[in-house]
Amino acid sequence: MVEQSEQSEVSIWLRPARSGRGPAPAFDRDRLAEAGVALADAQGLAAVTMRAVAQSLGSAPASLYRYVATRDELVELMSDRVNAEISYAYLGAGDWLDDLLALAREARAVCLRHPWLLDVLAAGAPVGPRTLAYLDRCLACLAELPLGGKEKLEAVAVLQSLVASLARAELAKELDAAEPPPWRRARDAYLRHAAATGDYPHLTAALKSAGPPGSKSADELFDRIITRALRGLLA
Amino acid sequence: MVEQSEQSEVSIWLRPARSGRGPAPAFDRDRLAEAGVALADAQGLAAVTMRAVAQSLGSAPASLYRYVATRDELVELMSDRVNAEISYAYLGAGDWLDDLLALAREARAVCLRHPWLLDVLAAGAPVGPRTLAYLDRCLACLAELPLGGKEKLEAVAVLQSLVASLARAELAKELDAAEPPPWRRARDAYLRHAAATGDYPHLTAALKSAGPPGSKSADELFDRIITRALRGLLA
DNA sequence: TGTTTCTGCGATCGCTGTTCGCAGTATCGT
DNA sequence: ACGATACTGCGAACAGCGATCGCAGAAACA
Repeated sequence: MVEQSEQSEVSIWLRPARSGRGPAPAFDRDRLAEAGVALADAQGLAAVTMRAVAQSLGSAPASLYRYVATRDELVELMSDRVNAEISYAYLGAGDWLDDLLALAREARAVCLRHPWLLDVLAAGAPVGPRTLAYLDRCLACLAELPLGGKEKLEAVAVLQSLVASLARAELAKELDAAEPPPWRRARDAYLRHAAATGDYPHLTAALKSAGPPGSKSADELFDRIITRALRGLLA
Repeated sequence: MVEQSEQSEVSIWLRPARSGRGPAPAFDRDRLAEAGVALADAQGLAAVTMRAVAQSLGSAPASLYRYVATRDELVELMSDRVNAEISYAYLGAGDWLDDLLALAREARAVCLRHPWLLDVLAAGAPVGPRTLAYLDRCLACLAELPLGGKEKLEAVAVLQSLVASLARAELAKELDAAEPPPWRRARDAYLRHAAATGDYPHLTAALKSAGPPGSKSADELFDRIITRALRGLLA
């Protein structure tokens, strides 16, 4: 028996799921990811506990470590899995900028459907096969531009950041309209107090004026900002 | 003795630091924030443990709870404290867009100096007096624009998101150039493998081509993207 | 059939945020 | 001046987390 090569420090995407011997595993990796996504969608990323996911699968508290080396790997599986929701149907209708915008829209939709994904992407974007497929499509849009490879990669990275940040802003606005989370009441109370002190005149004014109803839809705003930022980035 | 009103659920900024009786506290809140910032700058936000901060202050493991109700409040103090680094010296030289850009540059600098701040802002922006001062300055730039109060607030929120995302992209690029973190080696190994399979042709091409050295500086790129996005957002 | 190698399981470790009771001390009311 | 009050810092403790390890059993190979 040769010493087993340290299978740590190697990405989960390069590690085979099983090695043929022994009893068949009860689940596969995608089943783990599915359970994790369900939990995260319902109760946030913090609820995705090794114990909780294992329980939702009807398994022992620490059983997930047979499939995954660490919790971060589980999150990586989840993060890659949601990329399967991306549709590439609307591509090729217009020029490269239209295609890129369509891809950005798809990514935005995924982020809005799975808010926890923003937290994941914020902590260093993990990379899986479906994520790479999306990345490749983005790069394809940039193929004919007179840019170096590194510049294209960088541009796509910035685009991803922009999409994430806009999606985050939308979600924050959405949450503001919804039921007050526990700590948001405290925040708003302080905000009202601060506005009443007069130390922040413009803030006070902005909070008072109701203003006309938001004229532009979120979709329209998203398109416009992304388009202009891309032009500034690439031209 | 009347029942003490539940001082929970009220923002730390509205809660008085001490109530006059008893011995004087060993520190004040800003001292906590200072220690926390030092720790986060050196070893990341995860290193900001109640125990670690207490130890760096030479105090007992759980002593911080005399000053702060929860760890999140400590982080809130830290988040507000770094806003003191923002300089408002370059304001008023040009039109409102120049001022807004100058403010965005300052915020970007703070984010680059304290990378952990991005993690904090990502999880629902906390609000303190110095943060509100910055926010008020931003709103002042928009004062003469024909926009409703809510729209102005929203615009500033989006601007903040954009600044954060661009700073994040810059930091990521910076980290790529630096020493390989433990898990980044694994990620890059998978990326090379994926590029070698031929499933992602454009990715493969982009990784191969060295390309010309990045022509534009990060500062220039930041200004350009922010300016264009702002025009798309406000006009 | 016997060996090998995997499986799921339970106990356990160290670390985290947080709570609680204790003894001491500075301020207030009289 | 002096007790009552209300705070202080301190240390022990609890529940929950990610992660490790050794165990008994089962499937695949020789």
